Amino acid sequence: MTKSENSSSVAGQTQRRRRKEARPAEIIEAGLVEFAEKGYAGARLSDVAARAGIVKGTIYRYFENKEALFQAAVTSRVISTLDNVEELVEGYPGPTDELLRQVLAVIYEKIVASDARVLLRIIIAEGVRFPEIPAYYYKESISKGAAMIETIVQRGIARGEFRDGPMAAMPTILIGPAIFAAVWKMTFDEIELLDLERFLDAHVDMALNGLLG
Amino acid sequence: MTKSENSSSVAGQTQRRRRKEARPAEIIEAGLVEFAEKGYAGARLSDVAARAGIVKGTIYRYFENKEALFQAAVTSRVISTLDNVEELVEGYPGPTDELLRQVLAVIYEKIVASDARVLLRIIIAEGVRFPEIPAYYYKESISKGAAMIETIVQRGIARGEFRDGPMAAMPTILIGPAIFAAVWKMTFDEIELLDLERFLDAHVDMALNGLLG
DNA sequence: ACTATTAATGACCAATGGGTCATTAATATA
DNA sequence: TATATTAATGACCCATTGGTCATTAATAGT
Repeated sequence: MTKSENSSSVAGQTQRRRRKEARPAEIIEAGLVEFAEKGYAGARLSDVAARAGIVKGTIYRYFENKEALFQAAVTSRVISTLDNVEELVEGYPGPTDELLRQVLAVIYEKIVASDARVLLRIIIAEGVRFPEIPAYYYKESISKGAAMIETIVQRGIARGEFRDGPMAAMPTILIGPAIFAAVWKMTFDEIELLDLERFLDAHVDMALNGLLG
Repeated sequence: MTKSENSSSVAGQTQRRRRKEARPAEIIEAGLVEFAEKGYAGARLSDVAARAGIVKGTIYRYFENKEALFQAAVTSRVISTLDNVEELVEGYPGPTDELLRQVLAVIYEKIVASDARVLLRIIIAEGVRFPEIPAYYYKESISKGAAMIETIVQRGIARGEFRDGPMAAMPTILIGPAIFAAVWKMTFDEIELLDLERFLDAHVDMALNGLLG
């Protein structure tokens, strides 16, 4: 996020600092932004360096090469929020529709509305070239998220709150609109802003009631 | 799609052919594949040429430069299917839930399951660098699609079939799962195949009934 | 304060790939 | 069949950028 607040010395010159511990994280953060915006091939290491407030050569002190930095950046953000949500699901006392609403709300707040979106762009854009990326995220996030959603649906059915049917047989359908919202935010939001609050309301409404209600 | 079936002459040599009319479309098609797979920056014009069965220099006979080809490729596939769907909606006699199912089925068949998906990847991947692309697709496709969905929902409400509520106020929610399906196909399908038939069933089920049913 | 260590620099190299153009040869026309 | 036209070629140019490394200087240890 920060660019380069190294100031002092004469004539706007930048004084160099030795910050062995802080560099890798800063370079990764800068890389993530550049990769998300320009894509792997389009991102220039000199730009990454500039964004991290260093010089290109310094990157190679911490990362083997461009691809190593890319891999590090992409795997630096395991969606840790899911753990909290899993606990929530585990010990939830109330009705399942309420639980579902809360879980969806967290997903919108922590994933759709957050900068974790940049990862979605990278997965989509570079997934063909780097199959390890989808594989990693499937293993680390998607599969767990899918299992959690499944758990919620089954809980609802077991308690006689939810109906069994095509939806229950394909529980991932429940997060579809959230991905749509994330994609919209990444692409068309400048043209027509998507109101996430209202969208979430509509999402919950559809998930629970549908149009026939 | 075709690579280069120019054969004849001696020793596997390729004989050259003058095909002024066919070239642009072939180059665009080749470019679309390469751009979708490698991204704008990552796509090499020599690879595009090879895929089109020609040589790099020939591209410049038909396109100003790389970006011009990119723009041409990206705008070459206006989702023409929407017109058919609009007619369908216009003169549909039956109940609205049936109409919605049919429209969704067309969307899955013509967009989610087709190679029009490559365009979605390009929009997401290159939209930041080339804002004209989202703008173009919003104008040409998205806005019309949204209007159509809205029409369907309003029709349902007017006929007393659909309930008014948060969903009706945000009708785009209805195509959310389709986008999710397209994204999944592009990213995780190798890891876990998404059964589009069943997914569509679940989609319709959710749109109409929801979990509370 | 002095010195050793090493983080950081920036000049440099080499490969890549977009773009050019003189040459070649396929085809239309006479 | 001879000739003109121009589609297609491929050798070439050069700007960009990933990657290297000798030099510089910030800092820790004495």
